[in-house]
Amino acid sequence: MTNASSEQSSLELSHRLAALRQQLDEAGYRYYVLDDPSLPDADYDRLMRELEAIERAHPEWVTADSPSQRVGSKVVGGFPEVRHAVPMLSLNNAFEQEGADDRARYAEVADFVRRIETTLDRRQPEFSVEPKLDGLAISLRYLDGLFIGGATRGDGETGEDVTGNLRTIRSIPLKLRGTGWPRLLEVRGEVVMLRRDFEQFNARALKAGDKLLANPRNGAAGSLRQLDPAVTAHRKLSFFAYAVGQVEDGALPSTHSATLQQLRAWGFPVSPEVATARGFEGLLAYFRRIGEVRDQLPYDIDGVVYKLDDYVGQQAMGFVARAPRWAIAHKFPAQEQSTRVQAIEIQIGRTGAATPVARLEPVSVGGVVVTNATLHNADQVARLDVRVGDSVIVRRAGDVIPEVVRVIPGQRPEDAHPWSMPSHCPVCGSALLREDGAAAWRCSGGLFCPAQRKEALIHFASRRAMDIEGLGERFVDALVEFDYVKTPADLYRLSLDDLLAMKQQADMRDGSTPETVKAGKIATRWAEKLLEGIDASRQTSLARFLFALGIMHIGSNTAKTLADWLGSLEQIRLQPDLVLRVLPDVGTEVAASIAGFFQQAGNQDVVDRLLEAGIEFADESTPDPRLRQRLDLAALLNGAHIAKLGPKSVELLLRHFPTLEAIEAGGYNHWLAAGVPAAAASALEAVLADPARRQVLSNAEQAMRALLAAIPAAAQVENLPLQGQSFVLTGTLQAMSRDLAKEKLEALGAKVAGSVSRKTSVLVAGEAAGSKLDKANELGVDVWDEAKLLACLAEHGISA
DNA sequence: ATACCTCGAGTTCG
DNA sequence: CTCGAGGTAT
Repeated sequence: MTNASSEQSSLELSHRLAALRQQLDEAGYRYYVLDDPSLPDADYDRLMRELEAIERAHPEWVTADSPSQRVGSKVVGGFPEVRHAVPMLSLNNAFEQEGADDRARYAEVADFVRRIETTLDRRQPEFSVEPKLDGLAISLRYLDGLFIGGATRGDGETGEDVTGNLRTIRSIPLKLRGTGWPRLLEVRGEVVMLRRDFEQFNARALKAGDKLLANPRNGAAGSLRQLDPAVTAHRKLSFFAYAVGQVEDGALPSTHSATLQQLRAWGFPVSPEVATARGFEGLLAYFRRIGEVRDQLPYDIDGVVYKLDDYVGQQAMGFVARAPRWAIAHKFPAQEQSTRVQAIEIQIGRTGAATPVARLEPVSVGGVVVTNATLHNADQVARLDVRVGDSVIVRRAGDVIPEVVRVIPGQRPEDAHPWSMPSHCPVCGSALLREDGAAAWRCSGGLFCPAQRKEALIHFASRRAMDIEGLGERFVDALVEFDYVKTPADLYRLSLDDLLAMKQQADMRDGSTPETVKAGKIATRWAEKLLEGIDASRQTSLARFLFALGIMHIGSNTAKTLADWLGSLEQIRLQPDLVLRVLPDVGTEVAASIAGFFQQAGNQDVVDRLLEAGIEFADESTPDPRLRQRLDLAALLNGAHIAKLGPKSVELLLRHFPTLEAIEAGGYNHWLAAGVPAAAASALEAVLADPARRQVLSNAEQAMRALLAAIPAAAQVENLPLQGQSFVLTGTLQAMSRDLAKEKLEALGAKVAGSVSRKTSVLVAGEAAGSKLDKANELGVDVWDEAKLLACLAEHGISA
């Protein structure tokens, strides 16, 4: 066998180099990609060492594609390989299963415990229990208390020597503390990137325009395999010890938990969550406890690990294949899963928004079976380039809502073609249109579109709107489909017979079953309940009613603003947009939307019919006196956005001409005399010359005067105790729902907002409060717990 | 004009 | 919960 000795000619060496590279490439490919090794490991190592020797002698020959230069998933290079003296085993996994009780759901854990109990003839054996950190397993070796090197787990038999990088991790002791360590000690544990460090890294990368890390785990793995330790040093990694490997000339305690204590004493970080537990019940309690605090831990974990605590017992249990019989990893349901896109369909929302939704092959993500995932809008589909037939990664974002994270490359069927938004609504066939610059495509069918009618009704009946009990999606579907209900007003004209007839039609279509025929009496019961629910909803509040109408841009908050300031439906439904503009939080768009809604004859008709049907508001009142300060001709003119006519000019103008009539009578020259700039005066002249625009202004003025006249003369303003305070609610409250707490706080004059900012006075944090609590702490906002909230309410005479 | 603050709208599954 | 966009303060 040749080697890179100096006597050899350059030419021979370069040929040898090429041959080595080819051989190693091929062998590496078969080994790592095909999983079908063609060359014994030892031979591979020998060839690689020869290649490296030649390259060291001739650095000018080193090319980026040389097998020696590989970094990453396919071929290990750059780092020497190390054989673990004691193999780093893998653990058997236990996952949650379908089942009626704990023993069935966690059968794998139950079996694990039972096997130990029978084999060792012990009851309620003691376990050392610990969180299973989601990072990179490594082994550290210490000789006479000094760190001499470390390696990744690799395949368990052989890992990569990443000593240089491990030295940069501050939590890995380079020298052991205390006394009594064995001459040779191998400590095993997990290298992780703490969430805090991960977020910091990504925040910085985002600013610098660098690539972001996908998750902390990738951050740890990628950083540890950097060839340049200086790079690793810049990524903050942490280490937590969880086991001992090789030991020579020394002794350890007789249990695993005591060993961990010993490791702590020697200077190793050990997760504070490690504990001991007895028997199946004990393990399960630990699993649940960790599951609850999982989000608050500084690192990502993907489960917990149970280890039989005493080493004698471990030895007696032995191994199956490559996993110990004395330990098991109890995994949380996976948060990310891969699945296939069966179809991409369009959903039409209440406002006509067309949302693409991926229909997925059912897959369990984070404990629930996911079959749908939103794709948000056409841009998002294009960005991800999701196609029907693709394999995709699905994740439950923010704990609840499934989303498609990315497409798995290389698994796309050949006939897959890019997805595009259809040109027409799949429900009613109207054109789908997109406004300039907007992200959403909308069905142009309006209430002609059954999908929009349906969604509008569901919204109308929803809890925060009219709160009609018994009217869920199912019934709305049928009511709309068989044309019993076209508008919300139709709901109040339904009779028992209508509902029963509808039910019959629905059954016929679905294929009537003997059961439904027999169940005639039960069918009557639900119909009666629904009618009761509809009847009860007749008593409501003005804000709820306005919200229920589903006017664009009018959510529950703006609805409340309208109700509070204008007092009655009659005042609201007649106001031109220029008057509405003066209300807080109402600008051009919102005002135009409200006025536009009530200008449509169809909508007016629906509202009239609802009132005729007996809708009553418990809380109608007179317009708010504060309107006096906000509502004057200046406000109207400013709101009209007449070019060049700014607030200054308006003020000058109105000083001399207090009414629209007076302004008109004055005329151009007198406006100039009042100090109004020529450009503004011409613009005003042009507006008044246009009959349509003149009409708008005069209507607004008239409406304004009528409104002012409706304000009671001597209104005493009572000062509420929490007036001017802004609250935010988060987490789960025990005594009442957040909605109810909001109502009670508002009754005391407080504002209840949805998110925390500097302006927030108090954050009320219930159980399991999340990001809002962090933000409040960051901004130094007062934080109350539920008890304090209840005390505050009680103090002002409101009970829970 | 810009930066911040809010609100509205859409979303899944049990 | 998150995103986008409307409203307001600077």
